[in-house]
Amino acid sequence: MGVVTGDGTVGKALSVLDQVAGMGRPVRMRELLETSEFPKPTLYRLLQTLTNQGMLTYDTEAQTYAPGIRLVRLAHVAWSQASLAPIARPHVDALAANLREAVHVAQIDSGQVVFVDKRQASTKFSTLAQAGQVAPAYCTGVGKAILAFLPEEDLEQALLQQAFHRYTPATHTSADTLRAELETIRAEGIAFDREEHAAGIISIAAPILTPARRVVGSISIATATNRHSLEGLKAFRPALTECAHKIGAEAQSWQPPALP
Amino acid sequence: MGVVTGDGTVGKALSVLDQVAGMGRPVRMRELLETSEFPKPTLYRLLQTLTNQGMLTYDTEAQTYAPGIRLVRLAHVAWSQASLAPIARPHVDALAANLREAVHVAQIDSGQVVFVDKRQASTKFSTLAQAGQVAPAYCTGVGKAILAFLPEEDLEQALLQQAFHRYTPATHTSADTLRAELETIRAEGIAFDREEHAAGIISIAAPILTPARRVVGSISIATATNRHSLEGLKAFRPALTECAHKIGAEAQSWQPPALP
DNA sequence: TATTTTGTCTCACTATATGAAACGTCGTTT
DNA sequence: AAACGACGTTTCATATAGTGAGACAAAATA
Repeated sequence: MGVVTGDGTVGKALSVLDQVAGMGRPVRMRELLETSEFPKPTLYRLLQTLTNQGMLTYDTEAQTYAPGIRLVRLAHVAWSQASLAPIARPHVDALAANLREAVHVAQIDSGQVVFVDKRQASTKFSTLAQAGQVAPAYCTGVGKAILAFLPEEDLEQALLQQAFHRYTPATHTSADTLRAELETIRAEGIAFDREEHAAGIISIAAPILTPARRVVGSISIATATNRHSLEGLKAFRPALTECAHKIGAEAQSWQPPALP
Repeated sequence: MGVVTGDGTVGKALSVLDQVAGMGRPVRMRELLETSEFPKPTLYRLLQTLTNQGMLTYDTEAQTYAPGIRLVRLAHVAWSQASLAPIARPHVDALAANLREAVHVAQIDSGQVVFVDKRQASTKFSTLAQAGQVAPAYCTGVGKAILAFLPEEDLEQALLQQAFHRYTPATHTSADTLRAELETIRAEGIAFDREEHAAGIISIAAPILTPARRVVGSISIATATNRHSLEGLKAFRPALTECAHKIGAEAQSWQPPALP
């Protein structure tokens, strides 16, 4: 698949790393070969390199590759620096305190929503098992809230390489219907997930905008349909947008990859 | 610095990534240049590549680089697969339940201890802010417990590139004194941190060994000197070793980088 | 034992990274 | 205002590292 930016060797290695991580379980080289864009010896060497570097671990017995601990180490720094989580934390605390619903903070990474903070009603702490989880952008409240406020060309870029999978009857299955909804979201400043990703789960989400109106993430309140209706969720809107606004005011301004 | 394995471009890029992450804060190129083994244009291009790949984020305003969210995404998978954490979790739960002290589970990555699970007495959950944290191996209980059971050549490799920093009066400051203590640890099967990393903090640590007696990590109980003496800690030894043993029995067998 | 599947190695070839030096830009000093 | 210096960025001839068809080895399967 032709990446537009077309970076060199490092890009190839990282795409393999992504592929391994994407499998969600230890994999053998053979399995990767089927999906991979690389011929056998190249893939073999890339895997070897990544293993030598500690980005992957290799189980000699099962002959499988899996993401390595070095990533965990790096991620700790990433999470505490590059993510919104530390900035958002106090505000999310305040929001969640008055609430019995789940609160999610997300950022976007190549078409996928990455949750950087997740509060369940029952838990006061975000756990690593939860932070870092991903979901598709096009069928979640947090995802759509971000997409709607992305600059034109970034959005097109994201939509272009988006495969639409139908999770529920309500899931968007084409860029066109999604684009139409994003229009509405942009106008209203608020996004809803109407059981589009999982049946019975709805959410209300607000974008996190910097003072310069760059979208850096989003925050949502999610609940189950047997607890609240969509109309009921709307009651949370003022608190949610206020919280998003406060976070945005503090957020640094990030720049996506600068293309020449 | 001449890495023995001497991997190619990817290795260089990752060493830069490490360097940025190691700074613990957003950094400008200039700062990296001082420490870096690379000349200016090379460093510049590596940073650019990593940024394009989303492994780093670039703040245009401050002109600083910091680890990117993509790492958080990858790390979630790494943590839930490659680390001991999921295996250790139930056993750590059981151990921590009868205890009012902190329990740590760690693995080793290039001379540094990476905590993959950390329970404070007050908290029942390990948070991402904690998992992924690192500490030097040579002056922590968990670190020494791992080092002591490392195969000869791996240990030598680790010691070779270890810089000894004196954190407290009790810190080892040479490979020789450390080696001597590791001998004792290997014989006794248990390690102690005698305020070597932080004044007032002591710990007892046991290695986590697979049935094939490969060390895959370690587990410790840490406390403050005003709560327990070192002698007092020794009372926890049976529970600790039993827990380590149970985890080891379930642990997969990992293979460190295979050098030809 | 023959056969297939999967992983590893070789080597001529090619794409990619390299870094000295030059350049632009911005902020500071004379 | 002109000169200076500190950084970031670009150039380009050269050196290095990655590539992949195919051969080979090892292990699983027939």
